[in-house]
Amino acid sequence: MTPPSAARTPDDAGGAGGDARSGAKGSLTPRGRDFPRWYQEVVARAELADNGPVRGTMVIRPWGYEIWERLQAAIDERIKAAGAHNAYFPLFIPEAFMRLEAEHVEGFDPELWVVTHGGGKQLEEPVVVRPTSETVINHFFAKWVQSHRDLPLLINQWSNVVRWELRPRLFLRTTEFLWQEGHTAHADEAGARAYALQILTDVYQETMEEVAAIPVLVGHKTARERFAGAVRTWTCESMMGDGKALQMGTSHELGQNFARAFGIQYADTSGALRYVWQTSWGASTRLIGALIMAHGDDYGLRLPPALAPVEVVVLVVRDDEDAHRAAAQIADDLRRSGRRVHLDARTDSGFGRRSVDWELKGVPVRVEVGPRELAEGHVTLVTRHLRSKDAVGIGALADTVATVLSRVGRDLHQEALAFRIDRTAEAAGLAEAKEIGASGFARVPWAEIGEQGEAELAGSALSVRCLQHGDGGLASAQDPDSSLIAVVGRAY
RNA sequence: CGGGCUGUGGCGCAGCUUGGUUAGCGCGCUUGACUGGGGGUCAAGAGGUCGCGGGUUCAAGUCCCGCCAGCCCGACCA
Repeated sequence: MTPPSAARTPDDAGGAGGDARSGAKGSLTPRGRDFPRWYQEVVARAELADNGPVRGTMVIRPWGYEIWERLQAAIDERIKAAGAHNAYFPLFIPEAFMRLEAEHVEGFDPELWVVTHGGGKQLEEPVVVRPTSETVINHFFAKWVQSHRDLPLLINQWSNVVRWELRPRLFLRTTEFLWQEGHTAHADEAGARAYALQILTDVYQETMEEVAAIPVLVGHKTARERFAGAVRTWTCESMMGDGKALQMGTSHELGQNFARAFGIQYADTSGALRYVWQTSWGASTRLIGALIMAHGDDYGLRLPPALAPVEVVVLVVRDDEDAHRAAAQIADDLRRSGRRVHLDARTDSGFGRRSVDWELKGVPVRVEVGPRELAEGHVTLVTRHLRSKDAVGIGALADTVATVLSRVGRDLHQEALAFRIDRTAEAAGLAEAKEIGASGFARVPWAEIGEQGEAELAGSALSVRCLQHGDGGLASAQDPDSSLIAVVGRAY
């Protein structure tokens, strides 16, 4: 292999153009060199998503969508376990609905897409494309809730929502995205509060940690950061591979703000009319972005098996009759042992290309079957997250694969946690918080920051991600914010 | 909306300063052969109204004017 002539003249260097900039042929930009670029390349080359033709829109490709389906299933199962039921509300919302709750209006107004024409005519009343369904759903809650016997009312919806975005990024911030939004009504404040917390921990935190293998911090938002119209916003925050924070899911206590705005009242046991207490909560396709950025490495995506469309890919190393036969047999056996398996028997593209492809896509385990190892009665098992290779006897393969898969999630979680801990430090005050927050999380007493300090942080592209107890626990109703710790960092 | 920049095959770019023959390069794509244990090699191909409109000129991808689109940086967001 002779390298291209090093003595390139300035003249012909021009002709080579942009190639030099993208580094070695075909390899990803290292995360450490340019993280945003690495992210974009992973999204494109793992075939997760494409930009849509309208700015800010996103095409979710099959590989990305299957990951979403698995996330969806994990979340949906837990939502149902929490007693909520799925329903569906319309995409279009009367503009007037959006104006009913003052803070909500203010919060969402700049992000609204408004349809002014339909059927070739200007509409008498413009229609808003939902940025969230608070308003329509509460319109119906007002109708459905009459008696204390109707409570709690626990509804969830899987849908798309649309928000004007100035700086779109695939999965992380797109004009249209897919999500789940839960909306509930309760007879009293304690019931609503308990439910918001239940969703936070039993649905979101558990899914993030156990299924997505992403460690999260839980806490609540400052007034500045909380949902428009909420009394309190609870959040799951995680740290990405570049030290920035990503909000993974939020659960809001809405108090009676919407109940009053929409007239959601019930007759209590004494016959008196009372406003309900509400919650709402959501998690979106942004989680796929989190998965990429929390676990990905310089070779691409690393998927926890629970979310991987394919757990094991069986790769026929070369076009050899015995290898084909053995690989097919192995794939069958693995399927029978309950694994999601893909057999890659393509012979029209080289071994290197195919291994790299599966590595990019994050498939946790690869089994390489070629004449060389068959002659020795074993196969090669490659563990994606460690990039390690082991010779495994064919008879022991199913068990070994099960063992390897069972540790992937744990390893990824541990690695991400260790990274976060390494990038987290205590800060005594604002100045120190700024310094630490620039590359990770700073833990600083909220009393040292305050709303003024928070505004100042914004000037350095920093924000308070959440407030929590010093030990990382959630604040209780009695805790004044001034007794809490603020987690400060840069955020997506 | 304020500041900086870019529009050239599917993608990434060079060419423009100093107008001049068939507008190039890398990747990707097609076909074939040889290959095949980490993006393999060779050969032959396909693919471009140079963002749009006007102007200058014998001649415009290149110069001038206008428009449109997009990107990056600042104020909002799952």
